[in-house]
Amino acid sequence: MANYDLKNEVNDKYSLRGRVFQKLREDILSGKYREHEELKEVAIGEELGVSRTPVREAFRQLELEGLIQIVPNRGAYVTGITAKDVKDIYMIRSLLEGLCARLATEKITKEQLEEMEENIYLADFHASKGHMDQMAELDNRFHDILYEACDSKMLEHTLRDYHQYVLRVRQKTLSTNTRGRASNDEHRQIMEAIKEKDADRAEQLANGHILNAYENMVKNGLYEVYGEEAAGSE
Amino acid sequence: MANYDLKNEVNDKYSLRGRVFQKLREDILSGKYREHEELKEVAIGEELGVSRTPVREAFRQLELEGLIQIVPNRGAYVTGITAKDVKDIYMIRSLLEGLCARLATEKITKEQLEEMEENIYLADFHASKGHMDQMAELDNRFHDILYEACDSKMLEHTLRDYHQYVLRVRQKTLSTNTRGRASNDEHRQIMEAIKEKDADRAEQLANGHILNAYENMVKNGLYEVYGEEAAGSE
DNA sequence: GACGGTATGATTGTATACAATTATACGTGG
DNA sequence: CCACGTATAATTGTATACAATCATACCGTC
Repeated sequence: MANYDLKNEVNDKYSLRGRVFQKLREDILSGKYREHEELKEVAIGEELGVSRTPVREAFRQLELEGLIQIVPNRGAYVTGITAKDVKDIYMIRSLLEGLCARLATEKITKEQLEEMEENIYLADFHASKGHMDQMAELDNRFHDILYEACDSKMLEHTLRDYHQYVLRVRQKTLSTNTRGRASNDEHRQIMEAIKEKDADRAEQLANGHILNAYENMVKNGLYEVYGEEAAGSE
Repeated sequence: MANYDLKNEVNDKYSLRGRVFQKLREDILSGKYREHEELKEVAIGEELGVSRTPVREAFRQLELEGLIQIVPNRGAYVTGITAKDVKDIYMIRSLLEGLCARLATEKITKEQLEEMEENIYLADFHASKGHMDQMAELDNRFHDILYEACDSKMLEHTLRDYHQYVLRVRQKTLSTNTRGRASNDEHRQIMEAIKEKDADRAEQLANGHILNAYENMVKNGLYEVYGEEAAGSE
């Protein structure tokens, strides 16, 4: 079930294993290493100027993140992610983000609520300017706030896992402008439901928000997981 | 999000790392290593007659399973699991087992359905005899069948993760006789809903089944996570 | 020419040596 | 007596050497 100490992600920056891990993670998510490609310990070690040991340990972590698959005595391969996997993830996330929103309604702090409002406000601005990169970042951050606000480290961790998993699908061109706006409107509705302490509505909205994101992805035919078109904004 | 190649669990038996992993896993789940206890690489290596390397890699896998927590340059500690964690897990599982049952209604094979029926039939027998160990095993197996039947490797993996996580809570004395019978009755109802292709009912029943298991745990005051009383049948 | 076995190279698995970091204990100065 | 700094021991992090395993290519036999 993976690493439940989220603070390690920071600490890891200062170890070789951590740096290797982050580099490989980025390269896989960005599509540099393609699906089913084999990762060789020595090659990567040389490329990064480290020995095999930290590379091997980074491999275990990447396996932990679901990004690679290690076959004993054979090697490490970039994990394949099928269209069905993506669909299943969105189904699962839909339920869990709903639960998350419901819990957040009770537990959210004033600061978190304020950051949410700010996030939505900023996203409106960037949407009008067509700043897609910022929109994507704000979108990620909105969900992060929600995950933190539910005050459940188990749920938070699971959602983060799935969220990062689907980042592979919506790599670079992270959203169309129309979906970006619609998505932010949905964020606003969720935020307002939470603000009004209407847990049921928050749950239902968050639920639908994820399903809409998926619908949008499918509608735009963005099924080519590693293709350039892979996209979809939440 | 962890290791998505379930077959590795088998292969791992034949590597030192795999053996170390399984041994430590068992020792943690059985309570030999207690909460927040520090695991030292050399000590465990000596105890099992292996060097630090496979121990270190096993540690990464245990971290992956959520059983230990590795603090850089400090050490590995057995993960603490609070009463709230347990509650959250049951909440999450309730939703996901519901989804699982819903999907299984469509996807279940004849063989899987037959094994389910057999499972329930056998559990009735063992309940009448007071065979608690067999009841617990059949209970685990019932849920395993359900996980397989949903035909979603993402959902199956997540549910297995959570399921194994809570095994720590209901270690040895796995159920009271009364809950065992009630639990098996719920299994039967779920099975029948699936058999009749009533997805909504199956979802709702599976949902309630997990919540009941949790309620029962709480009612019996089985909150002492590592105490001898820790129990609860699903 | 096709099949099978063996040899060779490449790659991962493990052990160990060394470096870096952290915790502890002790001593010194205030 | 407390605070602080330094030295030392313990522990983890990394590099490298060696062993085991797997893939490939070559050669011989049928």
